[in-house]
Amino acid sequence: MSLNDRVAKQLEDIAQMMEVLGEDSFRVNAHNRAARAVSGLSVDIAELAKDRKKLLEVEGIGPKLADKIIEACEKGTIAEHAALKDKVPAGVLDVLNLNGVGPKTAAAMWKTLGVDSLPKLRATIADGTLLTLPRMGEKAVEKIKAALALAAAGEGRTRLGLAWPVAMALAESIRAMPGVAQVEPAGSLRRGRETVADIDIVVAMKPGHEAEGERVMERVASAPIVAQVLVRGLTKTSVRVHMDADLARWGSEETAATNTATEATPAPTSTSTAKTIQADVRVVPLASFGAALQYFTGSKEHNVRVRALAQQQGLTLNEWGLFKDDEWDAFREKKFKDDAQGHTQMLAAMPKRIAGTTEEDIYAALSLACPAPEVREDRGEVSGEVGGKQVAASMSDLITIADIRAELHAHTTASDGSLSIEELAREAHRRGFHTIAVTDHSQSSTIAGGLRPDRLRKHIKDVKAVHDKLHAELGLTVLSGSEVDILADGTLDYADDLLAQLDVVVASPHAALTQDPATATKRLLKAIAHPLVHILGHPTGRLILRRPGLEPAMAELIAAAKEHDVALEINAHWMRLDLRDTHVKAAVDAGCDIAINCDVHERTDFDNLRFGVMTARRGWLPKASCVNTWTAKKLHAWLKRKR
DNA sequence: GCCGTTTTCGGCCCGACTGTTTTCAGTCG
Repeated sequence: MSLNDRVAKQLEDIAQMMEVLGEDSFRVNAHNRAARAVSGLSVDIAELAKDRKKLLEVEGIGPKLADKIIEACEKGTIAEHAALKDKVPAGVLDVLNLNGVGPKTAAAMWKTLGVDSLPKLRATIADGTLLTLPRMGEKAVEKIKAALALAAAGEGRTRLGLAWPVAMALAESIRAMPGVAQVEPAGSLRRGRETVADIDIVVAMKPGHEAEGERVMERVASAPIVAQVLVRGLTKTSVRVHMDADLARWGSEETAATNTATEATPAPTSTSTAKTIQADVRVVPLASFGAALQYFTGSKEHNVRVRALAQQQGLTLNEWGLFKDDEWDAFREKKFKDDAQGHTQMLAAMPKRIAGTTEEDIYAALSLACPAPEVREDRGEVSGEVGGKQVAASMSDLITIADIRAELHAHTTASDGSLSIEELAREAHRRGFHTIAVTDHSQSSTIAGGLRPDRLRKHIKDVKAVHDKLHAELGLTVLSGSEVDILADGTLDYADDLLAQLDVVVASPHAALTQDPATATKRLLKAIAHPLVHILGHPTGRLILRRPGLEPAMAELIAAAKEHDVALEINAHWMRLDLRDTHVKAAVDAGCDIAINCDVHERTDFDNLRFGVMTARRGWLPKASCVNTWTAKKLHAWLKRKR
């Protein structure tokens, strides 16, 4: 865990403990906001903490929190954090983190029943004492039991690339239902976060078909992929849906765990531990579609910011649209029956919207440019400023998938890929690329079938032959390269004379991924400074939700990459997304070039490009700073400069 | 605890759903 994450975690803990102790919710919120600010920072918090003034420039950090953060950086811990831990047992926070249990309930369990751990909570369920709490009935207990089961199965966040196809399939099936006008996945999935807690889907009904929305809710709840229905209302349905976790290539722990569970229980039940993900589906009238999409895309922090702006203009923004304050307030006074008929009357009585059909309309009505979903994290995209300074990247330059014209990191059957050189090249051409680099593994990656020097020499000739053929036939450039291992001491896995024969060198760490930060920094700096290296591949080697990878001093790597004209890779595989978004932001701010590569092993890996581009957009990467967007001429010249 | 083209004090986004209640507190996003 990086220092930024450790500091953020302490602030979050403080907030949670204060919450349980019933302290002022705005103070709690302030700590949570500061925690998010710290974890979303693209610079090292220790650097920032050296200058209190700089720290105070960060949105959401005031004098008191600045002191706590400085304390955390200097001493490793915050005294207040330790003091609160003496008051609130750690297990109470475990209980609080259960789905459906909030601060009030957790506090009541702890103070009246002595529940200070998950096992003790289970005991109070078993002996029935949990039922003696106020507002605690049979159903509430069932909900808590389900939450305990989920927590035990470790079903927390899901990798973006696993949730994506589930969201698309669900959206597609809803799109086919009668009366439906538009369907769009929202939430952190739409923002391209590397992991998501759930899938949000916004559905708009055609004008005149609003009443059919309830049928859509019914159909969603009874869809075959649904494992469990959590919530079923007129405008919102929450379900848990089955997920295919195909992690074969990654020696999956998930499929192993899931398989035993499904074998024991062939028909998934509501308590099945098979991998599922929560999906929240909302239905709104078409006139509210943009408002609902904006609302449920978030982030929460972004929405708070936008709403505050609306308020300043005497307007109310909610999932139904943008309204005049007084008109919305008058509408809220009216009461409607809590059934389908009442809901229809409610929709009809809604005041006139200033905007609501599209997101663009809403932002425009607030005199704002509509920010790309990926940047809606309240990091300056609304005000155009961060900490009083005008932000560097212009939103209109943000990279898109269509800008990508080259793939510079791909494997073939020569090492651990599944395509031949020609198959790989033709697929690249089919996807509209002008250049594909063949970069099989180097000799140290024995498990991946890394090429020994003699095999690499022959491979270079094979690649050249395919290039000659396809360049004549399609105008495609096929480059010979290598994903060469950066060994533990920072030396590369081939001798310089061999590397010099390659058109492209992607240098990546594959082993010794638990090195301490100082050693890792030295190692990677050495590779960056190597005169034959073009791209630093998946710089940290992390696997999302699997292993943390290296924690080098990213600011130093970025500065060195800029100096030596090395591009830092965003590995687009959803298991890696390495560089991560915050690192990309730091690299962009420093004017460093970025490569977005799919690390192709099989044909479908090209599809992962969307995740790499989303990560790039989260880091505000302008098109011009991504080497994969350059023309063939510019890209090839850039590569040749090191030959 | 933070923040300020109305404020250095007094705000702080806002609605849906559920379960346990007979009108609403708690939780979530």
